[in-house]
Amino acid sequence: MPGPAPSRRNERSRRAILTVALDLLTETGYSDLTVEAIAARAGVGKQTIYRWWRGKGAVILDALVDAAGDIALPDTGDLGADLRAVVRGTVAEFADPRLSATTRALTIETLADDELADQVRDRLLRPQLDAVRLRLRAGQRAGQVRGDVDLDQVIELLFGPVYHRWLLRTGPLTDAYADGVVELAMAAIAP
Amino acid sequence: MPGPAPSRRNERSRRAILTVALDLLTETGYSDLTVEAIAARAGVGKQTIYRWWRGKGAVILDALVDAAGDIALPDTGDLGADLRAVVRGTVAEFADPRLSATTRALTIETLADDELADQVRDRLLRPQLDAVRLRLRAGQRAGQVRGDVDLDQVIELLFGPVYHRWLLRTGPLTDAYADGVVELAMAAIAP
Amino acid sequence: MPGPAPSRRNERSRRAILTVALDLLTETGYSDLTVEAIAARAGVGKQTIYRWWRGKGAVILDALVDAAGDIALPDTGDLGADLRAVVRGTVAEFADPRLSATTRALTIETLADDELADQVRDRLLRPQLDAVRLRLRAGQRAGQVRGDVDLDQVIELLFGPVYHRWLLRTGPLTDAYADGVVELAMAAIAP
Amino acid sequence: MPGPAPSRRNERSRRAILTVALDLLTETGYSDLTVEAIAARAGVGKQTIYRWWRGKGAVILDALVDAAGDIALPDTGDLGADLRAVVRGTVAEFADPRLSATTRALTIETLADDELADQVRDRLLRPQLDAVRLRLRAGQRAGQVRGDVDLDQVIELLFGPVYHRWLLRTGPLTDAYADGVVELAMAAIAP
DNA sequence: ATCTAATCGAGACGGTACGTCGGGTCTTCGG
DNA sequence: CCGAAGACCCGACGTACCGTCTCGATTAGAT
Repeated sequence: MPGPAPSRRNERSRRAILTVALDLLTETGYSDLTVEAIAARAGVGKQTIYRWWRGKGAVILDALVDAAGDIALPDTGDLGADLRAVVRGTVAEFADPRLSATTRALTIETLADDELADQVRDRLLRPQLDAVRLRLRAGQRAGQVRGDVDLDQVIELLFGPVYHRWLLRTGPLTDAYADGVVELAMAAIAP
Repeated sequence: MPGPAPSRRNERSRRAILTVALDLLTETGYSDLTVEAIAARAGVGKQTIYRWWRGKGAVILDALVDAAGDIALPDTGDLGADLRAVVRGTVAEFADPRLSATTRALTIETLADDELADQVRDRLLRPQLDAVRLRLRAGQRAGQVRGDVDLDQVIELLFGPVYHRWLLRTGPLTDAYADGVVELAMAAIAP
Repeated sequence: MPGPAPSRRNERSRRAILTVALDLLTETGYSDLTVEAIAARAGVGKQTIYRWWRGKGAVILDALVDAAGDIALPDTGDLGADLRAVVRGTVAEFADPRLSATTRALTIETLADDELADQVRDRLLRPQLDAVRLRLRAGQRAGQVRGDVDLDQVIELLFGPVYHRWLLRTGPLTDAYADGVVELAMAAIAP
Repeated sequence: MPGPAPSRRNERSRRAILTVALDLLTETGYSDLTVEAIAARAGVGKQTIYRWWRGKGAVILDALVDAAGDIALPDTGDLGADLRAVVRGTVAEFADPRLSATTRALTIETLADDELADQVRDRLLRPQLDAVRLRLRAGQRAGQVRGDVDLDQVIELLFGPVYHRWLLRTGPLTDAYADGVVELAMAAIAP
């Protein structure tokens, strides 16, 4: 039983490109992230990038998907505590200039490319959000969440404010802020 | 007591530039919005744009600030109804491809230019959010909102989910959705 | 008695490459004659071309050498008539857009590659010119050509003008023109 | 009475481009003559080249036209001597590797671009050939040239062999060779 | 009612990056 | 074990815009 079509793709080049893309982003920011710069630093021809990706946006996405480990939320039984942990994580990510640069770049690309936007949602974010929904469903079964609330809406209730604050720079992104968001959300979904 | 420095600025050109910027955005999208295109269509030299704006981002911002009328939330006494109205408005704006194109473009520019981001927040969004906060404060005084909640957080609770869904394309942007968001938020802040 | 080193070269591929090269030249001209195009159309890997030729110039040369039959000038006894025949032939070749395309391509390659230039001279042109020299020598023996003229110079006197006119596009390439050239040349070498 | 439309073209850039083009040709040869290299060395944007020229071929042509001084053949009364002088000049030009590199490059471009070919003929060569024709006509009037010969054909008789030998590398390009060519041609046109 | 200097439309300029093409080399895999 | 297939690195192509910089030609304020 043969595996998938044996691609002749050069794995060394693929890794180099993804690594360099993230390096450039954290080092010099989005404005210096050009396909030419990636190719040059990775010791790769531009065509090798265009052969496998639609543009730098797709490269960043792949880099992040590659980097993102499996994310499973803990279930300590204390729903509030578990949510605080995950929201704190997201807030920290947005607060870190290094990590934030990546998100910023990907968001820009996403806003200008619908197809990329769909892939970012499906391949990068869906797994993370699904993990949260799983934890929420457990909480719902445990009676800590009203039975009639739409869990997807709860997810947006938890992360929407964080995105809002990050995008609009309307306030600090701290643990305390994360806790406040969770507290309000918990109030909204408590039975 | 003299007024501000009497500018020799050509008002006709200024109007043309702002109008053309929005036209191009809704007609052909962000990728075709270049300073050269604006100048050409507006019958204006490029220098006239760079003389008065830092770049196309600043032009869009000015165009939107110009277009945005005074926004004062109604106070019907029914806080939920009033919030539904405003959130429905925002959702409708994001759902409309034409209007959304403008927001999309400005968001891209914002993500790549910190100074512009600050101006967008202060000149474009703050007034809108302030109007909401005003209405919330009235509700708080009327005992419809718990006294200990941070109103800025409530605002994020209302609009964050909308931004989240718009940015990540995780679901439809409809009136029903707006109502759902408000309902959850109201549950979170009810005394 | 064994023949030459038994090459493992694929004759079918060799023929296909040479044929395709000439086809492409007459169909789409020099600018579309790329090694990649030849390989693709011939159903051959690029390496197979580079393995056996230095580049597309060498391919064209081989194709022409392959195509060029043995050329022996007739000797009707009338030197003028015989020369008219051969010069008319050359002029016709240059006048034909199809055949001319090949010459044009080979000339370009020749001008940029000294080694190729030598091979073109020795393998493609020398035999043709030698045939003319042979005829001239016969004429010289018959007393139709002055004994002191350098026959190589006469050859240039016959074909130089044709090349000149072809290269510089300074006039039509017709039989009448060919005859005129021969007439002048005959006047130059008549005893 | 106004002059021609006042072009805003930058003369300094124009000169730099033409100079650099010839420099590169004589220094490193045709294969290193790229539009990018010219632009870089001339301290000029590529667009400035493409704005005013169709490609590097047109640049070389302009450079040569610029460099070519007015060429008027001397008329010493001795037609043979005068022709020897001019043919020797052409032969020397072809023999000089430096100057020949320029001709080689322009010829390549010419063979691949019909429009350029016409311009080379009209702007660069015609003046030179016309000068020769003028001298020939004077000789004709003086009875040194048969009245029935086509002077354009005589010109080809003089220069054709030189081009032939240069292009095909069939022999040395020396003064003696030039003299031989003229001698033969003189024999062909003598009354 | 001039003067005069900022502003205007226009667009050339030096640059950077784009996305594509082809060159010549190297690797994989099927016949 | 050759050859088709084609990925690879590289360099140049010609184009699109960037933001700056002249150019006259208005043009509006101060004189």
